[in-house]
Amino acid sequence: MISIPVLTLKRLPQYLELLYGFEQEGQDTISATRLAELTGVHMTQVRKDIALTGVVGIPKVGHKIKDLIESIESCLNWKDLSSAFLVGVGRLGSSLLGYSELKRKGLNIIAGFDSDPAVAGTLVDGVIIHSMDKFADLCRRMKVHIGILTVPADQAQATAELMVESGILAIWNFTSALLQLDEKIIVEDMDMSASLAVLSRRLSEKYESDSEPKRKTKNYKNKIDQEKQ
Amino acid sequence: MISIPVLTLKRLPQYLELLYGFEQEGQDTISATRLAELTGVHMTQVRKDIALTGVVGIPKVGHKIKDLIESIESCLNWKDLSSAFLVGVGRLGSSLLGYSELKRKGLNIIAGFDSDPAVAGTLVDGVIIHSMDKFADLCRRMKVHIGILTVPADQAQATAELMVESGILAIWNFTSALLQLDEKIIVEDMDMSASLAVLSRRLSEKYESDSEPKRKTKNYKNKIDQEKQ
DNA sequence: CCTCAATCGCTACAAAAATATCGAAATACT
DNA sequence: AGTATTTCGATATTTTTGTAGCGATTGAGG
Repeated sequence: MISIPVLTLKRLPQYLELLYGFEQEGQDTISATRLAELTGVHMTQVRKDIALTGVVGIPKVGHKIKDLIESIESCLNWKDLSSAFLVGVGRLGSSLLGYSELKRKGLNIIAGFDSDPAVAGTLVDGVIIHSMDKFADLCRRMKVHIGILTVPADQAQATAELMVESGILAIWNFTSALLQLDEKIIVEDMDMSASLAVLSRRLSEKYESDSEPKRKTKNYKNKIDQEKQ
Repeated sequence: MISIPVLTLKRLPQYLELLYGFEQEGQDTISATRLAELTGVHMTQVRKDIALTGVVGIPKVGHKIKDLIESIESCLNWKDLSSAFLVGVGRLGSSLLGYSELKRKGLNIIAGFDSDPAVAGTLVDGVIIHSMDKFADLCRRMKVHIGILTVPADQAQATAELMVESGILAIWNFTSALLQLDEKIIVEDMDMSASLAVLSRRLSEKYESDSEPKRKTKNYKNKIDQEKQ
């Protein structure tokens, strides 16, 4: 199975979003050129991305929308549902449990877990919540390989280690913690900080363009001298 | 103001996260080499990233943690709070309102808005919720420039347009919709789909390595013929 | 006081990604 | 039917990003 570049993977869902829209409008075909206009991605880039999913288009016509959706979905493995466990049923965790979109994207959260005994046994959006001590056993028995981490940051590392011991192979990390795990575990950070960082910086680059950059001192002596003053 | 590469911007919060930890442990200095080990980023890359923030380190010692934190935070504009409005007080929106971390990262959500009249006037985590029709006026009067978009996907485009008309310059988009707005508006997508796509694909690349890739047909005739069958 | 080891930051190099260019194929229009 | 136009997909070029290597600088230890 060929390895698809990360940046391409991140663009594919964008195309897909547009394609769903066109499909509902009853459209039949779409050109790479048009997709490029709508996403802001360069048209040759769109072609490359599409090529990686393995579909071929028809000159003058474009691509059949149905084929394209099919191809991207199967490329992202969104066609068949993967089971996942979610740990940390706080507000963020709860909102994920109620986010039906995930099922359409191949992720089926079949149970939630929380260290708070009060929530154990309850249902959140139809999903059963267990106490933490059941995690390892259920995980092994049900052969679940995806873990969703929505605990407070200070419990993230410990929880992640428990997940790995219990047979989890991929962790979707919603905490700001940097997980230190075995190399072979797939960790995907859904980090708000990273996104916010880009937003913040771009905003200040654009609208606070004065404030000259600090002159970098080239020699260490100067640095020390400055500090002593 | 120099433009910092996106990928660097996304790594900076990671370093910061580690630095906060070291600071609490009472550590005074840190080397780029050590940061590299912990983040998995190559050590020369860490040095480049750090250089972009404008600090200089001391050979043999490394960087003063306090200086480094200071420098990264001011680089990301996390030192002074920017005001923001949040639209869409559903579960996701609510969880953001209660996420105190954001204030530490320079984002101050000063009000929420929702089209549901039932929630108007209530407080969610101490933040007042208004009805949508107040948005434009308040936004202009309070000179708020950042909008957080947590409405259902089908209302995303319309809401975003309202934001822009009201003077919003940057939108943090939590919906899966692709916003079509004026080029000069900064849009940062906090897209779960993109993240999930990477996770899904990486998992199948690793553990379902069979299933040979479809052979791409190089000529269009073949394609048509196949379809006719 | 002098050598050694560690770290910094600069410059050059390599890899990857994005963009431009080109020929081939297919529909639509004359 | 023939030509023009659109779109595909492959190849090249440019740009961006990541990696490696080097000399310079500092603190520690003999």
